[in-house]
Amino acid sequence: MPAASDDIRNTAPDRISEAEHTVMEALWQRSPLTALEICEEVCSRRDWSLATVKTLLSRLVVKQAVETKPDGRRFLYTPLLEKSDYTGSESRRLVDRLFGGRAAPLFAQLAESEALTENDLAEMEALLRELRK
Amino acid sequence: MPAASDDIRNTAPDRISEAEHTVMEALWQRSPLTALEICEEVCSRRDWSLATVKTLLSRLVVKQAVETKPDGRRFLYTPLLEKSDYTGSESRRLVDRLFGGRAAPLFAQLAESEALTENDLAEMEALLRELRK
DNA sequence: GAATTCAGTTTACAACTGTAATCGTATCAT
DNA sequence: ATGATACGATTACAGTTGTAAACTGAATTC
Repeated sequence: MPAASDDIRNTAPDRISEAEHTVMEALWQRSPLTALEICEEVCSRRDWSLATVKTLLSRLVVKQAVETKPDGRRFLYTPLLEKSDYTGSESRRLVDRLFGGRAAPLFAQLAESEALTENDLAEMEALLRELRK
Repeated sequence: MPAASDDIRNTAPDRISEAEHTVMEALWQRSPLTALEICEEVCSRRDWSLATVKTLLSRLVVKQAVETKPDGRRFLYTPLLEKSDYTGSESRRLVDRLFGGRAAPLFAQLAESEALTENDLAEMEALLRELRK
């Protein structure tokens, strides 16, 4: 293995917080967006001010989860982090942390707390059949 | 609806943090335990000192997730929060936050990120058959 | 009974979060 | 040009979390 100059890319990928995730959701839905447009999407729902969205955006830029393109005097924000990467790693984290990495107990738990709809069951059955092919 | 004196019981149930959860796991496995016994279970794995475990335990007491019984000069700690309550609410939180409350997409996501073992699939099939009965 | 030890309690302190308000400046309108 | 605006950047500040060291008082030991 290479020695020095190997510590490049050693950046532990910086968790995205819940509030930041809300902003990411808006961008995953549609992008690029301005800070104001994002606020229009989320501010009333979360009872946030525009300033809050701006703070979250700058933190997301630092975490390299979004990218900015100047557009006149403002910025257009585009997601760099992909939604499926985020949901994938968060889901796996939970399964690891709470269920020792095994997925079935998670769904057993959801079933037990009545978090599974008829629809969920059907979709999961279909998916399983698909995975079996 | 009743007016004053209604704000009793308004205690939002205080999240358990990840580090605290590690301590809970030890107690769910076997209880009651002393702080030292808990440390024996988790300290080396998490690279913690006994002091850290003690801090986490006192926070868990404040959050009413564990209870203490004096035993001579030390305490025996017993979980009050049940494991399934914790895993249930954490799981539902994740499903709500990331997948709009639907479980099937979570399953799809785990499949896509190759987080499902052959064993998981088999268990899932069994679980779904069970839920169908 | 005095010294030591050991347990919980209190205090510490930096990083991360949630939630903004304020500042500085590049543009837009007049 | 000039003053008002509208941006992003900087600063703020309290609460939570991770990680522990210091303190205090009771129990054990000699």
